[in-house]
Amino acid sequence: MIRTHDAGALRAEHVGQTVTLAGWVARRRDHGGVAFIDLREASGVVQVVIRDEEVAHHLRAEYCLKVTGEVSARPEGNQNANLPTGEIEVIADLDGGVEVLSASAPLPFPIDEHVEVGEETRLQHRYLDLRRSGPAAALRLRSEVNRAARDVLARHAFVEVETPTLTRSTPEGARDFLVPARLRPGSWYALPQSPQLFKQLLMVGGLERYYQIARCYRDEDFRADRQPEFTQLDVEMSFVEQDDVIALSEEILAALWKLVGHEITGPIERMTYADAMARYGSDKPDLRMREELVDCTDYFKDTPFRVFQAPYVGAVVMPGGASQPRKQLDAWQEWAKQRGARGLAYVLFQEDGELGGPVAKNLSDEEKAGLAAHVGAKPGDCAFFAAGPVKSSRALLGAARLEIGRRCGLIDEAAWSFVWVVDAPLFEPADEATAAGDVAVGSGAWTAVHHAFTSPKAECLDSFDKDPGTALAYAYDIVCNGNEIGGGSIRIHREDVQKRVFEVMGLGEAEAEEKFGFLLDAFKYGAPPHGGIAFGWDRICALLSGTESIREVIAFPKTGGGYDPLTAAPAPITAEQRTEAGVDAKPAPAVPVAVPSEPQ
RNA sequence: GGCCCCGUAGCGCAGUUGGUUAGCGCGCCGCCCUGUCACGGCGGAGGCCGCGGGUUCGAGUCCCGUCGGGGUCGCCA
Repeated sequence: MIRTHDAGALRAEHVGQTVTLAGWVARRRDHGGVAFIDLREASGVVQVVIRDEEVAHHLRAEYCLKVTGEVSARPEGNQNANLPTGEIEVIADLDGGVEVLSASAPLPFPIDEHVEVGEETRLQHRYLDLRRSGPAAALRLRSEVNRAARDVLARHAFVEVETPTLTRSTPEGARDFLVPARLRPGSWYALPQSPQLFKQLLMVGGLERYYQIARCYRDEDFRADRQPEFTQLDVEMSFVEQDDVIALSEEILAALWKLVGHEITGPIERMTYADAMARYGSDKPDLRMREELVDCTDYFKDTPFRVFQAPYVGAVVMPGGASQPRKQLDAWQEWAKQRGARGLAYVLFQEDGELGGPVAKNLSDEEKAGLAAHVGAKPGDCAFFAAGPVKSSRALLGAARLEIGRRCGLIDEAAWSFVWVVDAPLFEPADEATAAGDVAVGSGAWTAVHHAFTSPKAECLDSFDKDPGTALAYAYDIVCNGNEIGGGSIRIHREDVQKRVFEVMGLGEAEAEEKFGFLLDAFKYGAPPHGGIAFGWDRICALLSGTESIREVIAFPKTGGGYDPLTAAPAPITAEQRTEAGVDAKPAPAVPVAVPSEPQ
């Protein structure tokens, strides 16, 4: 090593020792005869004193230096309590104590905790951004997170297996990234959306306990919490039931949150999917606020108000909302319209007991009399109402609930709230999915909510194909502060059950064979009961490091258009590359179509 | 794909009802400074106001288009 000591580790006990350090000029304070350099490296910062003006004068920010000198106690009164190394300083040797290992051009942006820099600039020079303490800490935390998870999994005899990234499309919902296959012109690999099928094959292969910190690829439009390539901690276990997967997951989560000093105590609360939707209007409820939606469908079943003569009427209360100015109430209407709703009805519960707002005069006297008690509003509160189809109305109220939480400060930002959402429906009506833009697998009236290999719950085994709408699955999502940070299921391992599920989805034998025949084949040979879970690793790391965006916990993230500002990828290819890759070639007739034309 | 916000010096930003010479802080360059720690002082350089069109006597400012970035809904487990 070029250095003998870590700069950030030097303390008073090192006084008198001669040390050699290597690092970067974080800051310089040149006083003419004496100059101070803050030397920064991975372990921290230490002050170097240079008494040779000739040497100090030409040093600039981010020069990479080797410094040899003696650790010295700082003169009385000159200690810096803000630095761990603030008791001491290193006096650079006069003859050659400072060696410039590498000079630095002027920086595109200051490497300074105190200066905000735009994200695009940071990403373009991410290697400089990573010298800053925040980004550096985020990547180091991520490394700790990986280690902590591996420790837990190793204790339970899990096997870390790498699965292919050049593969066939998996039957999940998103668009695939495609890679031309030079040796089969006109045929294409797909990058995996997840290792789902491979991990199930590994169960058939008798691995029993598999995990992988797996890169996944989905070619979808971006959001703040999405990247075209992202990471999952992918886990699969044989001979287990739902509770086994949940127990292991909780052990992993406890180990992760311990890294940031939070103890996850006891079993994590569970809530059924139906409950989550009814009470919070979301399949990933943020339980940092306990305010719930109120079902008013029965309450208004004889209402004279036409708008409330709907399959569902629900409400959510905004504490103190009655005093909102008209302008703000109008803003709520705009907010609702942005979400595709017609508007958001509201009733103001005035301090004098009167009901205000345009809806109130449409209600009957009895309805008005009991309304505050029914929705749980106090004088001075406001209640928002949504009426219409159950699903969309609840979603609107659920979003309103969170917005209320934010505006009224009802969410404890320091809290960690975990909940399992269990008993998800096995199927959803295909027209609901297609109406929402989904391409359904198969031509049936029903489509799988999780994926086609998710097992129905035991009590639904007989009935799920007779009444698909009420069938529940062994599927579970783990939710933290309103973020879905993981989800999984117990899989189907019985051929007959699988066949019936496909039938519900309108997936014929030939079609199933074509889409995932290799998996069905594997299941013919004594497939063990199995199940697993996948954790959204980027989101978990972002939560743990306290950042809003998963970009902060990815070493070299992409921007909104899937563009990497650092390497300028993606980039055009040459005509030669194009020809060689066979991008425009027609697949030979003998070769089967490699990409299913209709992923779920 | 829809809607909203942003684009002015290397970085972060200001720029009035449209008005002639586009500012501020940091950084950068030069000089000075022996105890600073986000050191300090003096001086200096640095701008196609994202790009294209239009309105106007005159556009950083108003209009249209376009590109890039961010957010949100759609989409996506």
